[in-house]
Amino acid sequence: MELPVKYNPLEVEDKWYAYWLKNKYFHSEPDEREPYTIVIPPPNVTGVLHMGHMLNNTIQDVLVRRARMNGKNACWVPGTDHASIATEAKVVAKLKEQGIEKSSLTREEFLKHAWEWKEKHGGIILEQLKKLGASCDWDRTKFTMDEPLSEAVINTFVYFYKKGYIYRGVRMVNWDPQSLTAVSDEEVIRKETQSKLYYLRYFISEDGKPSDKYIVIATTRPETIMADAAVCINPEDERYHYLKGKKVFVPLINKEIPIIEDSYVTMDFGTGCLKVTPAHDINDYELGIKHKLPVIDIIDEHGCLNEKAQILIGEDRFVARKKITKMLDEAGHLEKEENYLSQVGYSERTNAVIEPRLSLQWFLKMEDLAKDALAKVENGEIKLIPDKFRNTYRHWMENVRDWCISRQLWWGQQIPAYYLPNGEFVVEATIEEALAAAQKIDPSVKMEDLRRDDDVLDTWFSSWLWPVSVFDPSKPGRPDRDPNAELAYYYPTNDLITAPEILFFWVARMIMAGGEFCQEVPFRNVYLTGIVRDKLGRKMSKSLGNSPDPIKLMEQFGADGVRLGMLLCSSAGNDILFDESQVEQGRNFCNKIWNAYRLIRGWEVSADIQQSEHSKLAAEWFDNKLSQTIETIDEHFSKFRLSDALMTLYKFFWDDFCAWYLEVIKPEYGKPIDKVTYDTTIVFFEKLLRLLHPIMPFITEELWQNIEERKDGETIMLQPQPKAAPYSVETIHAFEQGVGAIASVRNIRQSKGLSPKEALTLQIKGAFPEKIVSVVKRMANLSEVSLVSEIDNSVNGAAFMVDTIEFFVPLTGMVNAEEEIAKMEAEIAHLSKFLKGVEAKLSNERFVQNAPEAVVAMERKKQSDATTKIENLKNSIANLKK
RNA sequence: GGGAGCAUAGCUCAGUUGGUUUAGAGCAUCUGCCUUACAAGCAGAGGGUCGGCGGUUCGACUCCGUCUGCUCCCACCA
Repeated sequence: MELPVKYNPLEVEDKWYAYWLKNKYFHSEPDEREPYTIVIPPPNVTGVLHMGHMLNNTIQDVLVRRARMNGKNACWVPGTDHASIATEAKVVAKLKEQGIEKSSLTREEFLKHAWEWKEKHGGIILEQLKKLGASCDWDRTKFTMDEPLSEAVINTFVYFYKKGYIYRGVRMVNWDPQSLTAVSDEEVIRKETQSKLYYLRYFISEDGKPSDKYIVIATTRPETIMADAAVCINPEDERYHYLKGKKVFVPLINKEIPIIEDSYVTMDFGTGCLKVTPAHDINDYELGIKHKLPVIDIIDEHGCLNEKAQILIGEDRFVARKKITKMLDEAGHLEKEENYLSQVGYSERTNAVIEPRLSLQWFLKMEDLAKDALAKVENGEIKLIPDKFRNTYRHWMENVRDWCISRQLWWGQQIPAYYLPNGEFVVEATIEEALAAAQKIDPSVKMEDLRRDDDVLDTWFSSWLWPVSVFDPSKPGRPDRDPNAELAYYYPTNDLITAPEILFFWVARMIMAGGEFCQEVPFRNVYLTGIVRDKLGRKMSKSLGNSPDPIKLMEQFGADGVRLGMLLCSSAGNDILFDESQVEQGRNFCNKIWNAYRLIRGWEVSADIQQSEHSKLAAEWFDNKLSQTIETIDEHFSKFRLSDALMTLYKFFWDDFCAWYLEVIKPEYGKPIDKVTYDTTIVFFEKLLRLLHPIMPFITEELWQNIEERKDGETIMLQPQPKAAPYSVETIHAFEQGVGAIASVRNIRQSKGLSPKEALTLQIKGAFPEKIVSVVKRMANLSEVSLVSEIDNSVNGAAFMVDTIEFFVPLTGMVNAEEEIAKMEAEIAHLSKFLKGVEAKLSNERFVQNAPEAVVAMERKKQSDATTKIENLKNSIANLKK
């Protein structure tokens, strides 16, 4: 079959992926082999593949495929996350399109819609991963709301509650008035927002009535004045000493509030008078507790003013702000307004302005858990790659706050707390157990009297169990229970590949859960990828439209090309600036591999001809170089230097294999190749394919299957990675001296405008490896190469050196002697300067005394080499001048 | 305001406990080639006083200090 000139990925990718699936090569079962395990960071079930996923999953696949080829029992567990807030928001939006309001549905009805949505859209992302070539064990696909995994979450909640780690409390939370839920600090995005600072007059009380004297306070939120509980001044602020012990009136509603003193107030900001609104600001809340102020909550869950506001009841907070400003102005309370740039918190999911709101939430105590999780990283049980993240990690773990785990949503695991009619509650995994517990409090309670808490748990409260629950969902919450066979075999997993921004939400918490329930870390290495940005360094986002569609990219450049493009520019922890040219480079490399194979395959093989000397040498060199390269690649992988490993391989294939090895052994046009060289070449090529396979699975399988007849069920996927054999540095160096000579001759040709077809001659003086002559002769198109004891300088020519070996190309009539001399003199000047530096070092007694012997010896060699070179150049010049 | 990190070629990055000749790579650039595997290619070439200053050392891209400029995290002045 004739192979096309260009590699066409579309024709091969689906074919081989289906073949791999059919033969269950991705599937893993515990056996006697050493396991290699990765659990996927579960993407949102309703998500679609973006560039970050591409990077992340390419890396995971490379590691998994390599481990599999190295004989490990490789298991990559895929799955998705229910992503409560994001998914619920999408379902609500979709229902709204159909004219259905969430509020008109019961919890059960809503959940039915949500599950339908999940069944329909969930898992698109997993199908997209297949296009990338991801070798996940799809039989193990999990979802964080699968029944057993949800049970694990409930058991975990009950466990921590009974341990005394979970408590219920009033807290100021970040309230999202749009999705009607509390969101975590991490889900609040602070953005610089242009707002206004309003200066308001609060009249001072005299005998319980407003006097004509007033103070001015500055606020960005005039709509909250009705919730003011005090005005605070700094006790050091002499301007306001006269106010101590006095009271002022809140404008419009004429409520009398005290003046309090606290050093929290910054004297030089605003007016130095702060209105204290405990219900609607986190700092004011803390102040309120300190000064025992009442909490007046005037904003409802939708962000509208409630009846406690007394005025503007039912108005949205932003509408109310406008209206009240006008009212204050009309009533003579507005002194002035100023533009003010401030940091405002927005909900990551809905982009609504976050409202600090007091509410009853469930919390998990973090102190002990964090201490333990910090130790695991500090003592090296878990390695972060790159390790600069250890500092960040430590900082976070030492300043951890209790985790607000309740969310006012329906999509998720409902909190297993059951309220008795008297307001008390019990926490149990099932309603039956809850009833039994409730009856201990009040024997008259019946099942229908119990009301379950409405809230669901934070999504991270299920994903922190992921590395445990995908294998043994009965383990979380039950540290004493023996692990099942799967967990015992696969846990702890080996490597976790994820983004640094979820180091705390997810990675740290998995370490906590793993320690608590398995008494063992969940993974050994955490490889933190960078954020994929566009080439201008901007984060990829829908609104900027700067994020390419990964599927289209793969269609255009092939999955292997995209994988290579992603890896090329990604060192751990550094953001990657994505540019389509990288993917193009990946595609070009695929084509290079493809064409190398076309060349080899096109040769006619003859058993009758002898292997040439140059082919033999090339093979010997390449074999040694192969081992050396494998060693380098292995080392890079052991340190998670993926892009370095890839680049080593890329250059080895392109430069060493194609540009040198193949060019040397290539038979003349129309002539056959000897069998020995051909067979050796096939062996080399097959090894290269195996080395490349983890990175470029499709093209390597296609060519591997094509090299020779394969039986059904055979695959490159399960071939071993080539191992490095002992190699000779001398052999490699000798050949590369030849390469240097060839390059110089080519350079001379080019600079003299000579055609590559025009044969030249070459004289060599010095310790040039004699056997390499045949290679040089062939590759530099030389009619004659002579090893001489003295350069024959009876004709003009061009001279050059490789190491200290002298070379001379006679070029009668083609050389401008003066030009050559000028070139050489420049070289002498350069070398002299260098030599001077070296000699200065060597004449420094302290250097000779203190530096290690090897370093001194190196300097001496530098000295003698440079001296020799200068002498040689001087000789050449003298010859040319004759 | 607190903490962390980064600064090396036009771009993206390596540079592994301070010493491997004159600091490397890929991409881009320039020159010459439609050479019978590949123009998604081949053969060459140019390009950096390692952000500035100071210090430690026989020796600094590497260690310390400082300044400048970026980035991220945390807390945020109403």
